[in-house]
Amino acid sequence: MPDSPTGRRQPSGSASDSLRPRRDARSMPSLEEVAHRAGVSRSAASRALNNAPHVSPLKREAILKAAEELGYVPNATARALATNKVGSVVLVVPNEEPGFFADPFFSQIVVGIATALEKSDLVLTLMLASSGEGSDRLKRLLRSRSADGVMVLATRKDDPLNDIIESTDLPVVFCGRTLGREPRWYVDADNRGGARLAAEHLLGAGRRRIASIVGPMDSQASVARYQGFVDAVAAVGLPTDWIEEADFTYDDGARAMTTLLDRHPDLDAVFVGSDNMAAAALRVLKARERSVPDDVMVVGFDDLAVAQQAEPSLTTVSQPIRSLGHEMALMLMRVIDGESPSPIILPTHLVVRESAPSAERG
Amino acid sequence: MPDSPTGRRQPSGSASDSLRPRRDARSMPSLEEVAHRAGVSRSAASRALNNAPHVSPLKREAILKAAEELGYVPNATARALATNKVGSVVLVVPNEEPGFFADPFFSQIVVGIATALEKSDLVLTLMLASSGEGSDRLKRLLRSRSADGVMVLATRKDDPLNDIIESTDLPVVFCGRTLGREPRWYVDADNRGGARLAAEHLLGAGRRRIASIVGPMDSQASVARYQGFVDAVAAVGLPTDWIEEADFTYDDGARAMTTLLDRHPDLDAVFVGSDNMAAAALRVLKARERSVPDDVMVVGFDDLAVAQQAEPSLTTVSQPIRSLGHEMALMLMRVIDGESPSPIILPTHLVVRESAPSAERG
DNA sequence: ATGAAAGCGCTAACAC
DNA sequence: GTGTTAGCGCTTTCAT
Repeated sequence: MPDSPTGRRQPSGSASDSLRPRRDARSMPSLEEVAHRAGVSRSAASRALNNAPHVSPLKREAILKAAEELGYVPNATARALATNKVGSVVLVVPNEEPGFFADPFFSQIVVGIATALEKSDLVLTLMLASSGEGSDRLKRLLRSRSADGVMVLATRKDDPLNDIIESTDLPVVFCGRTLGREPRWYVDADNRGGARLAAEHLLGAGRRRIASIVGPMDSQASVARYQGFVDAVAAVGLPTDWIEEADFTYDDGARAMTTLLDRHPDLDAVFVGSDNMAAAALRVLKARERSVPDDVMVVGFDDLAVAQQAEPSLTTVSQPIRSLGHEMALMLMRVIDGESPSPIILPTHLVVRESAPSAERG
Repeated sequence: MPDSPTGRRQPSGSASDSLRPRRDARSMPSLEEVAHRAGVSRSAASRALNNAPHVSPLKREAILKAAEELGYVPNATARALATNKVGSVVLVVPNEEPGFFADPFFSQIVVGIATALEKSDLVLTLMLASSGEGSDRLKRLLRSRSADGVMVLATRKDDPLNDIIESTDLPVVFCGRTLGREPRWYVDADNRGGARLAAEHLLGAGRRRIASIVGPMDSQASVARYQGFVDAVAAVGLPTDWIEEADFTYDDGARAMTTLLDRHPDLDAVFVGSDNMAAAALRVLKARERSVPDDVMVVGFDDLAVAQQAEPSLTTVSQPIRSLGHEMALMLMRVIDGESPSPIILPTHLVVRESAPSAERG
């Protein structure tokens, strides 16, 4: 057998080899080839291509030129092995979350992360951690050193993911928090403050019989939003127990609104823990022939597209989802670089629309 | 300096080293250690752990046990370098798409892919290919051999991405197609057939003045949907040019509906190229005091959550977004394995709801 | 400033 | 069936 170009022993070619779209080293120049073409050693080439010192300007020039001409791109795997840096970070998404981390949330976070990563040369790998089998994969992924760091979207209190994540020695940054845990690094939205603004807005509009549809109480964000609600409502001595829990989905939001209406027919405002559920609430209120905002004011949370498109449009607490992703990625990069950044709480603010205008109408 | 445990020359420790959360080989057992503990050679250990032949049951047992006890997980990077298989596939998402590949679409595709990948040990890496700088990254990513294959969400006709993708020698599978290109491997929904069903439904309900809001005509899916519309409408000799193009966003959908209404005040049905735009159309029709479905029937496309939640709920063409992702990933895995699967067109079907019921009312 | 050479942790060809 | 060994393509130390 003739020597292979790379000098490696070749497997005896099987019949099937020719069938495969073999994308071999053929067209992938190696450092060695660049060095050879530039007439220098591999180490020199390596140094030049990494902007390292100890290369004469002349050679550096030649090497860069050679690399350019050959279309050289370093083999990421080999580099990773040599440097013990993988060049990728993983985003862990607790799967099967009914609605909280549903569509718009997820995509926006990803976009935020991607824009942050764009400047680095880190690549984003995604891990949808469904329960059961999925967590085994995650465990292996983390132990197999195939990422330099981990980002995690907020988990529920008893998610088995929590322990898996906690047991890795990779840097981990959270988006949101988990009840009963205080991660070292996280970014979060000011859920409590935002919810307080919402409730104060309702109070400011003169409403005094305020109910709330809260998200699942094993979610830290839901609890924080409820606390914000309590902050405002308790401060003026009103009851804080006109509440109903729902699982962040549209359907369960509708159910909760119905329940509240049955229990407190005289309610004149409702603060809802997510826009999706708020949209459902609007629907129920309409069916029950309560006019919004005249009879009942509604404030949501998130400021998704649905808030603008709802009828009437939804007053809601806006949280900067993309920024959350962006900041999370930036923070992770800093941690990977050995820094120890402080947690970040991003501000939320009220967006006033038709479902709860600023001044009482009529 | 004392020998390092791994025998590698150590860099002289700098001051900053101690600051960093060094996650060193310390707790990461290597194959060598497993082999040693089991009292066999590295190759034996490797064979056993990969279920390869030529290992006596006894040793195999011992090796597996040792690995278990040490919590051994192979170093993915090293394995990748040795096998020339990376163990990951990349999903390329054309970024800045106004609405077509917006929120729900993107997440659902990803979920479909993730479930398909779960059984393999491939990992998903994400590449949001914004224009400009982003495409450079993509080029490098593809050339640096950091993935075993590529999945691409349908691009627009003149997207610079097209050329980049075409120039890679990695296996590529598309979701959807691109105008003027016929990829070797792709999955797609039966857009044309679904649109035809929609139009036929309208005709079957007795409507004869049918308009259509079509998506951007540089998107293959939009064109296919328009063709399906034409298939049905032209067959009965009705005009097929009551159409207005919109960019898949809610706002532009609203604008298009307004335009159509101005141009053809007597229209009695409209087929809309996406649910988002259809929701906007409903809104406009309501504002214009056209009753849906009595005055104007509306059929959408996609069957997103918004279709059920709209008021009236939206008759729409359902396309299996998750399956699209799932099949795309399965197909890619087959291509990576050297097979050459045929393209797949997944069926679409009509979901009849209030905005265009089956029988004329009244 | 430069190049030779020793690895990174794993797989696979080869000889026994 | 088993161990030895030569790489995968890159980085980095060390000697020059």
